[in-house]
Amino acid sequence: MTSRMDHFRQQVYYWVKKIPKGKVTSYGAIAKLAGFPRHARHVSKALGSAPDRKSLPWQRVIGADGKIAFHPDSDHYALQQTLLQKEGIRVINGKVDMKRFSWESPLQQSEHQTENNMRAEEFFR
DNA sequence: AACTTGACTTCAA
DNA sequence: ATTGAAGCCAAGT
Repeated sequence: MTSRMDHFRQQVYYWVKKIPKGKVTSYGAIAKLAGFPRHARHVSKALGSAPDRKSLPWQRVIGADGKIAFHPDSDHYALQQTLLQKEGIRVINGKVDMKRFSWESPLQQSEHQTENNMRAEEFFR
């Protein structure tokens, strides 16, 4: 009876695969896209237990603050950093400049859209 | 059933 | 810019 979380995991994999090479996003953003807004912590679990790590760009998911979430002295940390750098993402002290490398997900785009609509409405008032 | 554990996030010092 | 506390929630003990 874990079909709920199974679905969650499918959604996570689906969206993580949509992150373009050279861009990153956060655990929280993926959780939201997956339809489970408060499950940021579970995104990491899903990635860690993914059946096909090969086809999953897990390295493009980092903390909302732009930092690699693994412990800095771990092998995972080192691997993620090199994988990111290998696709052109600059990592300074374990941190990525989100201003520059964060993926504009469809969700955020639509948020901008409504924001613009608000502006237009105000303009024509 | 109670308590702990994270590849998290947000907010307030 | 850092740090820490509080909130989060399924899984594992």
